[in-house]
Amino acid sequence: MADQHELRDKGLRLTPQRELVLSAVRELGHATPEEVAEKVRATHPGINLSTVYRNLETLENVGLVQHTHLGHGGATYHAAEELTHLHLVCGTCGSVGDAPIDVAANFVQNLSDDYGFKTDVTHFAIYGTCAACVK
Amino acid sequence: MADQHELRDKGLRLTPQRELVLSAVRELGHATPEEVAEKVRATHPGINLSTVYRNLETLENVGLVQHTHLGHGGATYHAAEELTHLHLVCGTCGSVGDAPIDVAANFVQNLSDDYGFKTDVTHFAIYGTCAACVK
DNA sequence: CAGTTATTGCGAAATATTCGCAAGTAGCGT
DNA sequence: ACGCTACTTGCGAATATTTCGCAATAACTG
Repeated sequence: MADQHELRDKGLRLTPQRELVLSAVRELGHATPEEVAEKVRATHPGINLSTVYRNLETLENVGLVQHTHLGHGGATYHAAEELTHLHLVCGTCGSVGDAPIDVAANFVQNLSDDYGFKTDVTHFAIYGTCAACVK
Repeated sequence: MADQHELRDKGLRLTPQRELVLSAVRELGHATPEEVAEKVRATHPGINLSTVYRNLETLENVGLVQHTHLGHGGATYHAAEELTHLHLVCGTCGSVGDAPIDVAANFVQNLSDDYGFKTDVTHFAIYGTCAACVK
């Protein structure tokens, strides 16, 4: 497994739990810590919720996973490879749509030019009203 | 007080607590529920935290106040009149900068044209790295 | 194969937010 | 001005979410 490199290089270990959390995130696409735990428990009931939290954090430090704020409080996690789109959260129906990061290219450029601010558009969702709810 | 209209029209009351919460939000600019409570207590110690939460929610329903997600978990509240800028949150130093909503005009237009999505750029902060930390 | 030390499981602690309920009171009507 | 109705408040308890301490385990290293 190639992921071993990212971990071992920093003195971390690839435990079965860690592997399970990572593959759960990859399979789920978007997922809250709670959902990841549920997914993992489907095959390995013994895994503790704290372990899921700790592993998500660890995997994030290593760069294999990232989190995004889709709304309310909780964060949701993604496999790093999939973070190629931004999230359009509808405040009315709660749906989460995707859009390629290109649509924000101009915006990101503006912030960079005018404020020297380097934007990570995927970290926070874009809030608004989706096409279906606008009608 | 003009705010009475917004409230009374919906069968709500303008209680002293409500008034205090509203003016605290107006004075503070950005503020978490906890900060609002603290501010209010400076002059009126008896006010309960639940009351602050409930009033922020009520005032938001009425449209006098809005909340924004600046990061981690908690929401921060603003007086509705002040929501004329978006927030640039630096993931490195934690600072929160402002930028006029105009810089996002193009972006908002893209989302509207391509996805029919009506964006509220102020609801979520824009995450990234500020000029000072980029260096 | 043994030793070192990152990790896990678990329960408790820390936070953040919401809820139920009885008592209090704002605003309407007279 | 007075009384009524129902919105609000205070308060404590209930939830929800995330973090921590610690002893027991187990993943790598040599």
